[in-house]
Amino acid sequence: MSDLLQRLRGRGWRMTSQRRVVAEVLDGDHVHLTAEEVHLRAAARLPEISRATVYNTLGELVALGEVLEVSGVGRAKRYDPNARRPHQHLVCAGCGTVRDVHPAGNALGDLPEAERFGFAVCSVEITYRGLCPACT
Amino acid sequence: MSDLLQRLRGRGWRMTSQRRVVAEVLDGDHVHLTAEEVHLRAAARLPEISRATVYNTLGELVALGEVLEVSGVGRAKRYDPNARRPHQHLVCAGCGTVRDVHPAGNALGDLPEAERFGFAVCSVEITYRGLCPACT
DNA sequence: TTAGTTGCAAAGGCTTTGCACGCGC
DNA sequence: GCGCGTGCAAAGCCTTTGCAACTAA
Repeated sequence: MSDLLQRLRGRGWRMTSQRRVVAEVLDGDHVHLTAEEVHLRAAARLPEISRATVYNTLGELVALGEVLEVSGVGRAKRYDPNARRPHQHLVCAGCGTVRDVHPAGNALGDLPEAERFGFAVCSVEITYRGLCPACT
Repeated sequence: MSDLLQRLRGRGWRMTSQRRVVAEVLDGDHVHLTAEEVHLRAAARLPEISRATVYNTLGELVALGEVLEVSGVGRAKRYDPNARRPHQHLVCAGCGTVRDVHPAGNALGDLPEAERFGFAVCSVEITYRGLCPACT
């Protein structure tokens, strides 16, 4: 079964068929779907599910920290269920494909104190852009 | 005068009063305006300027590589004229303020070959998120 | 039972488009 | 004068919202 689903249950998340389907659709690696794509796939299993519910559910998953929002790839936001293992994104400028990459040593989060301007920094996002093998 | 304007002229960019005003509004450091903000400020100098022209002009500046698009801060894209000096962004999760930060040594762009999956990587974006002094 | 969730439809924000007019070169 | 740039208004896409009906716990 879905790891994501397990964790959500454990957190006392109120479970409905709609939420289950959304969580199932998002489960897996290298998944970076738009809200519309999630709705499409969810509707394949549960035809009555509405866009509004998909948006609500995605918003909650993001708020719970179980799913990451990815912007900067096309117009629509993408949703990345791989929130447990820190990773970065490799984005193809041609077709918009997104791949997760896992840095070896990530001394990356280290923005020197002198460059923080009093900010309390709590996360770092890194996006590599280029062309994938198919688009080269 | 504006450095940006100088460069655009040098590139044979067809100059109109609208384009000049947009370029002037964008000139400077730590500027990260939305299209709407650019339009507002441009209209202060040139009241007839239309949103469509602002969008067209911003799109061209981005295509020319003179201005960077910044997504991931609120809904609307932001436009960053500081495209000449490589830099990263420090974003406040509270108020949406964006600051440019200039890394000391940026071995950052080095995604190991083994993690490239055949992509021809050509740029890296780094965003630090946290709370600014006023929002802490 | 009851508070939280859903679906619908409409509104909203941001951006793009089509086309006639205008202006830089 | 030619061809690109502009303005307008409308459409488009993505997302949010209000509210009545519904359902998991």
